[in-house]
Amino acid sequence: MPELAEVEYYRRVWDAGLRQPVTRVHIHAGKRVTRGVDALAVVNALTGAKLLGSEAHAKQMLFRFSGNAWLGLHLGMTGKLSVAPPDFQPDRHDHLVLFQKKQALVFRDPRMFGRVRFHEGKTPEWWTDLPPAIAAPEFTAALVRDFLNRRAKLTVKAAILMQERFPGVGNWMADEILWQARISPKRLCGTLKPAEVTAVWKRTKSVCAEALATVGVDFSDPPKGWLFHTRWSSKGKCPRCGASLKTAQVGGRTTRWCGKCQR
DNA sequence: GGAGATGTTTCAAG
DNA sequence: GCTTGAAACATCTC
Repeated sequence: MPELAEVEYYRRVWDAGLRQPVTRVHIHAGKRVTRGVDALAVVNALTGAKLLGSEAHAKQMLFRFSGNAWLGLHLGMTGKLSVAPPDFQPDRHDHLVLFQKKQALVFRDPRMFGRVRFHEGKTPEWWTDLPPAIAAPEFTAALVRDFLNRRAKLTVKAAILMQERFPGVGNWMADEILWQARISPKRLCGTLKPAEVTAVWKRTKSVCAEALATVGVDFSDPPKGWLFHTRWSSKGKCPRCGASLKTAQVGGRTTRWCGKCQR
């Protein structure tokens, strides 16, 4: 379920390997997840290198190794990071495994919508070029307003799924933001009143912050009363008014919302 | 067996 | 050149 908060959680899972050298690298070359990656270069650079630190930004992760080696991971739809015993036997979905003395760091992604990146030298461009994080002061109301204004004929749901402006927001968070803001996901951005645009901005920030504080820390559930708890069930009800949730494809994704309190 | 899945990328049309 | 929507990607689960 990798959206911003889950990504942050998975990043920390690999902290188990901090400050320890990699003794062996297992990588699947020639797969969709490793496209554009020189597998031999990864093996050569990371074997013997120490994991020095990591960061998460939106749905992306960056792992820094000694020798100026950088590993980027995106979890796609079904990616996961885990820690396994040092004698772990990777199967066909375990596309990258970093073996260390005490454990193995495993990146698994059956559906392969995720991505492995690799770079040697200074901080890679694909990391420094990312848009401002939602938690950053640069993610301003004006930025959101201008973005939505320029997409007058796009549904607001589709707009807040766009990573170039709402980095890290995925399908369930988008539904949560709109439900909390009481705005129908089908509304076109051009019809939003200034107060509604502000609500989108505010709720984006708060939903991200609270998800990071719960899911992001220990995979615990987000706060009580959120749409999150009912949106997965086909019989789900609105936590606010009790009406049955509506379901439709909006912005190309399954969307659930309350037809009564979201206008 | 079929449909759908918490995500991008690409392509074509407007 | 920009915006928008749909298809494609690969595999598993319900």
